This record gives sequence, structure tokens and C-alpha cells, in this order.
Amino acid sequence: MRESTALDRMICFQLYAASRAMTALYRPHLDPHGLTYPQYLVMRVLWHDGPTTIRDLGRALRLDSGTLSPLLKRLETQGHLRRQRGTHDERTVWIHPTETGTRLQTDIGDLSHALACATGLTTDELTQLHTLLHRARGTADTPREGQP
Amino acid sequence: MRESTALDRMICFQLYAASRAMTALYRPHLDPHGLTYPQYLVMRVLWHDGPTTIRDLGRALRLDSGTLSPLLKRLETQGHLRRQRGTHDERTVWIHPTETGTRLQTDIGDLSHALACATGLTTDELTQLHTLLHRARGTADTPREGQP
DNA sequence: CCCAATCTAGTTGTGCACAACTGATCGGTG
DNA sequence: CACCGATCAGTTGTGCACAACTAGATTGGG
Repeated sequence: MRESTALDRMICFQLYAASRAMTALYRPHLDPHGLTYPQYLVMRVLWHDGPTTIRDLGRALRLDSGTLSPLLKRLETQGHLRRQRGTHDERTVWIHPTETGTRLQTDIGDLSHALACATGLTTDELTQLHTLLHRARGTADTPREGQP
Repeated sequence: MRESTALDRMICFQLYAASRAMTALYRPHLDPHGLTYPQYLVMRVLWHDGPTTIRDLGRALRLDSGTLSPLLKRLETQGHLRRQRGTHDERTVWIHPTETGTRLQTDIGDLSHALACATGLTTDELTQLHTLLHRARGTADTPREGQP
């Protein structure tokens, strides 16, 4: 690497830069399908969990309704999902993947493996990195929600 | 942690979430000074390197002029820096920290130590995390600039 | 010298993030 | 039942990120 500033020593800057660099690696794979990276994350949750409430999407992605509402509206416009007000509890809104949205999963295929390789880290190092990030986040994450 | 979705396994999502969580930890320390996190990063470069061109700021932070131009305009409005067109090469613009901007360094103090502790990781783990991020970024980062 | 590529900063447009707020709905308690 | 606090989705406003583009300055080759 080539920087020489104080930024090099900041763990937080490394996170910030690494996160943007990784997202940039996803972009060329997602662009052809008209998806952004956060939209892809939403679709992944839908593929994995099926119909989900906006509340649970927010908890999984750690995003609030201010971010999710317009994002989901765009995905709905593209035909990838359908929103439906809950019948039992009318405050919640259920997000259903459409057939088009479901087909995206096979169309896009498995990116995580290809992109993990793109980092140049070994499997062990990736596991290590994953564990460290997860643990760091566990402590740092509390502000947004505390499980009762 | 509490998630149960496929996101848990994505190294990229862990980066994305950890980065936002860390930034959120900085926010309460920066808000009182009217700084955002990216603005703070710019000021750190200025504190460390003194007057810098926008080009070099972009290289250090890995941000383009589309992001930096308005950001620097806001910092200039706040009186933290001054921009000056280069005399030798009139394409470049030099960014000079003002006295107000320099005073911010002592006013804000050393955040990185306090916030590294907030992650709950040990010193060794932080070093490990730092190294892994730096290495992952080294490979992933190429798109934006290739050193000749 | 001249012109074509390159470099630099800035602008425009789109899409996140997030704070602060609104309005509707729900759940429990008196 | 009526009220009150909590919950949920949505809106508004600000500030990044980044692609695509513009305009001006510079550099190198012929």
C-alpha cells in the first residue's frame, strides 16, 4: 500500500475503506441486474427467509425505515417484491419476493465465494476476519437495539 | 448476536455493518464540533500532513472529487480550511487548515484509543484485524488507482 | 510550435444512511 | 371503555459515495 498519513493507523478508517472497496467489487456483478449492494442484501434476506416484515429486515440489516422505505419502493417498482399491510397487526408491512425477484437468485448466482477470493486472503484468514468483525460489532452495535 | 439470516456468513456484510457501527461510535464525539466522520478524516490528514492538494486528499481517503468538492466547501464555510488554486500548476487546489481548523485537533483529542476500546477487542486482536483489513484492501482496492 | 491525449477540480443526478418527526395502530391499565 | 405509552412505517432534510460528464490547464509527440 502507499498511504503515509495517520489514517493508516485508524482501525475505523480501515473498516470504512475496506467496506467501500468490497462493495465496489460487488458492483460490476450487480449492475447488470439493476441492483445496488443494499438492494442485493435485502433480496438475500428474502431468498433465505421468504416473506419478511420491514421491521425484521431492518433488524437483520441494521437499517431503519428511513433507509428501507424508499429502497423497498424502488425494488417494488422493479418488480422484485410486493408489499402487503399485515392483517393481524396493521402496523407491520410484509415484504413478499415475487417470482421475478426469486429468479434473480439463480441469475446472479453465488458471489460471496468469488469475491472472498478477490480479497486475496486465505480461508483461515477470512474466518479470522469474520470472527473479529462479528465480535467487534457485537460490542459496538448496542445503540440501535437491545434484545429484551 | 441475534441474526439468523444468510447475511451472517457474508464477510462483506460484516464489513458493511461493522463500518457503520464504528462510525456511529464516533458520531457523539464529533457532533458537538459540527463534524461528520468523513469531514473528521479530512481534518486528520490536514493535521498530520499540513497543506495538501485535493488530489492527494482523494488518494489518501480513496474518494473522488465528486465527494470531496462539496465536503470541502462545507468545511470551508465552517472556517476549518481555506482553498487556494495552485500557482505553479493551476489545475490543482491546495487545502490549508486554518487556525480554527488546527485548534479542533486539541479540542477533539484522541478518539481512536477510546473507540478501539469500545470494540471490546484486545490489543492483539485489533492489530490482527488491522492487518487483515489492510491486506484485504490491498488486493481489492486496485480499481481506483494503480501506482505506475 | 501545435495539437491531441491526460490530468484536475467541479457539477449533476441517483441512491443510500441517519436524525427528527408524523400519523396510524396496538397493548395494557385504570 | 377510555386513555397512555410503545411500536411501526413513512416523510423530510442533510450529507456522503459514486457514475458520468464538463471546462480548463498541462504535457508530450510530431
